[in-house]
Amino acid sequence: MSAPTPPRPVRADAERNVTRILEAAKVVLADDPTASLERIADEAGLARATVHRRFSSRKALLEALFAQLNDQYLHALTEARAETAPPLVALHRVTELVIEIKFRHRLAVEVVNGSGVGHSFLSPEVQERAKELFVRLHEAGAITAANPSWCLRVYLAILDEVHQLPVGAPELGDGDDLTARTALQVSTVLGALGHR
Amino acid sequence: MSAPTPPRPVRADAERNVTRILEAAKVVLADDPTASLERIADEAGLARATVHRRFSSRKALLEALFAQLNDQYLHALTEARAETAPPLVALHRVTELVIEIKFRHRLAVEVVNGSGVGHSFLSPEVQERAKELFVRLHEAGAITAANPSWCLRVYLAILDEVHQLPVGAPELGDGDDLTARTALQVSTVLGALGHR
DNA sequence: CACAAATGCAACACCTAAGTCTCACTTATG
DNA sequence: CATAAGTGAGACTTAGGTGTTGCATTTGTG
Repeated sequence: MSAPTPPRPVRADAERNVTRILEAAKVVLADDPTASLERIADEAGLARATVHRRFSSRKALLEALFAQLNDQYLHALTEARAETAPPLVALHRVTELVIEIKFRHRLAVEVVNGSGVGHSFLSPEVQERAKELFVRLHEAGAITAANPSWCLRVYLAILDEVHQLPVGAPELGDGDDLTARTALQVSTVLGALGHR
Repeated sequence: MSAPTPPRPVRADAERNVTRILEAAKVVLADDPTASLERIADEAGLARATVHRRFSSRKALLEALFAQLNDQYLHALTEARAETAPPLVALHRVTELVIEIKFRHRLAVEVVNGSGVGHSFLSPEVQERAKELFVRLHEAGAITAANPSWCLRVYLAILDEVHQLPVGAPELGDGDDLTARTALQVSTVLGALGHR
């Protein structure tokens, strides 16, 4: 019934500003999870009104941010062949990718509104695929912990600590930073979950 | 010069309300770290004005809360003879006490203002005495991790996860809850830090 | 008991942030 | 280049929280 509204494509600079705002939000919210939209707008070099034009509300902005992060995690799981490669190999690969993502996407964990139960922002799909990896690790005898939910929680908790380690920390040795963090994360998690 | 103001002692009910407010704050802030003073006052069964009378500002209330928590940690370290008992024994004792404290004192980790670096609210004294215990664990050959700061961070990160486990969780077996959590915390931490 | 202390209640001023709107302007794109 | 989309700047409303005050009332304590 409705006249076929000529699909005017979104203008390129508007699309560009969306990503600018998201980038700025990552930086600012990492420093202060309760930062105002004005601070984010300043960081993006835009007016506050423009932020409201691209994102209907603060909530919408945060959701877009988490959706983006989730997509990257999903991509990492696929990239690392989490469900087909030998589980220890997959764990290494995923860990390296995830640490990279966390470095760029320095989102404060507790950006959520009220009930800030850690890491609950992970999509069900990401959680399922991650848990599957821990099941395979258990079956392969790499860990003794049998509950994948528990494994994931421990993994993420340690991941935060590894992420927050300063660059020159003694735990990281003197080699490549990413390699060192990955090794520390993997060995710490395997130990925590009952390496044998 | 000043006349010796007759030291009128604080009235008993006022003192009682101070503890009521602190208790209410624990409950409410655990649910939402940004909860208003009005919610805390309601939980305490008092008027909001009374909260302001006992604590000059929101900041002062939070500081009192953290000070209380710190005192309890300090007491736990002493109670467990953290610096004199065999390190593994001390670790068990401290862990059991700390889990008890965390259960009562269910303060959300990130109540702090802006830069919510996890657990930075621990007083220097608590941190030092805790680190000392990890140094002793390393010297005794119980762990391979040598950096006490790293050990403490991992310990606290895992502590949060153990604390958040629901009561009937499979990891906890079917015995006494406190005993099971303590065992899980200790074994997980020792594994993470390079048990041998 | 008498008095001072403490509270409840309600009003107040103040602040910050979110979200909306207008209007003059710039800029992308057919 | 002509037009529509997008932006910046600013004013404005709304909402919620903090901190303060006055006053009547309750409650503890010497």
